[in-house]
Amino acid sequence: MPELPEVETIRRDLAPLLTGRQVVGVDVIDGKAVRQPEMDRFIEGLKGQVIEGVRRRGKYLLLPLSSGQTLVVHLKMTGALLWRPAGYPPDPHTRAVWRLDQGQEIRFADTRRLGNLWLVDAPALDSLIGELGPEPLDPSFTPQVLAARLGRRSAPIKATLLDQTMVAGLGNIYADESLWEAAIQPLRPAAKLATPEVTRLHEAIGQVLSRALANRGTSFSDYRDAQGRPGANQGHLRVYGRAGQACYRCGAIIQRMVLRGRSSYFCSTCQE
DNA sequence: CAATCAACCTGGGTGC
DNA sequence: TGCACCCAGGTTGATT
Repeated sequence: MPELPEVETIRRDLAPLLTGRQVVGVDVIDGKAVRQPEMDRFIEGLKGQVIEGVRRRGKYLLLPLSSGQTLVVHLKMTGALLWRPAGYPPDPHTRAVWRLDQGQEIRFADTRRLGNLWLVDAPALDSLIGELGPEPLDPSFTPQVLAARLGRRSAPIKATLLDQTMVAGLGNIYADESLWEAAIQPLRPAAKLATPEVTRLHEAIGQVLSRALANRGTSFSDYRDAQGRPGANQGHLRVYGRAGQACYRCGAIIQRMVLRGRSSYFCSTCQE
């Protein structure tokens, strides 16, 4: 489910709530969620730790701890991090719980069980997220940076945008939205985009992600924020999920095709 | 290296 | 009702 705007919404909600809180207990309900061999080290490494902040890199949430280790969370398709008072009614598909020192807890809920948790030291954190591409909302992400990265990729631009080592944080919804906004056809080879097209795409990515963030993310089905509430950006999508409906720009019928096993929505008339 | 595809999971929706 | 299929916001490991 969550792409950059959804993960960032959760981060912004959780940061003031979690910073300075101590973990007093850990319950792992589904051991498969924890991506490391020794469960004891995961649990014991968290107990007693103070959470020093909530950060994000691409679609990863990073919770640095007083020990110097970092709790890393990837929500994949259906994961959620829920901030709940102790005794709050159970959330379905809760896989792990961290109990905190002021009576609240964080619950990791994940219907499809694809999400992952790690407790890592600095070198392991680097190998986990070190290959990620630039943050698309960072000022250092310029059209020139994007152009250089697309440079010699012959794969379709849509597939290239989904590659997290190219740009970190775009997923299936916002890749389609960005390509529609820039009026670029998803199958175009990445390296063949002309400079003005790359400039348009860069602008579109920033616009699409910023708007989604302002709307607290897109809840097409599962996504929920840290309080369990849906986002509002689904009402602002321009192309994703609109197969058979009229293009907002030219009125032609929006098409759906399968590219790399993922649905892609586009206008075959005004995306060239 | 770059590109592709199956695999990892569960649940909701649809059509027979 | 039941059942078979298709679909879903993501990544990764094996294979060309």
